[in-house]
Amino acid sequence: MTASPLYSSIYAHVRRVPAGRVTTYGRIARQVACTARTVGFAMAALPAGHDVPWQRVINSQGKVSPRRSGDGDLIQRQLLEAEGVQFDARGRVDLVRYGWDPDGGRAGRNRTKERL
DNA sequence: AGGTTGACAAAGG
DNA sequence: GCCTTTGCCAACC
Repeated sequence: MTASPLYSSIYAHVRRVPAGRVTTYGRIARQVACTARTVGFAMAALPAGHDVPWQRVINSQGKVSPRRSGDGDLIQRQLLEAEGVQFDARGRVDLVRYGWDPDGGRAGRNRTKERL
C-alpha cells in the first residue's frame, strides 16, 4: 500500500463521480487542495486493479486530453458514451450538463435535468 | 542535486 | 473561439 494520502484523496473523489457524469481536473484538484497537474499525474499513475473511473475525469475545456501514449483518449470517449455522455461535434462534453459539481449535491437548481 | 516532462488551469493576444 | 505564455506540483533521468 504505501500510496500517498494525496493520491488516495484524488482517487476517492473520482470514485464519487456518478456514472454518466464528468468532472474536471481542476475541480478535483480544488477538493484535494492540489494542482490540476498532480491530479492528472495521479490518473497516469493509476495502479492495476483500481476501481477508479478515470474516464470521467476530463479537462476544464470539457474535452478529453490527448495523452502521449496509447489511445486512451479514444477509450475514454467510448466509455463515456457508453455511460450516456454525449459529445459535441468537436468531441467536447457539455460541462454544464454532465459536469459533476462537488457542491451541487445540496442545491439541485443548477443540476440540469438528468433526463435528456 | 538539478533539469525536463507531463492525462492541467487561468490569463492574455 | 483558438493559440501562446506562466504557474503549479510530482515523477523521472
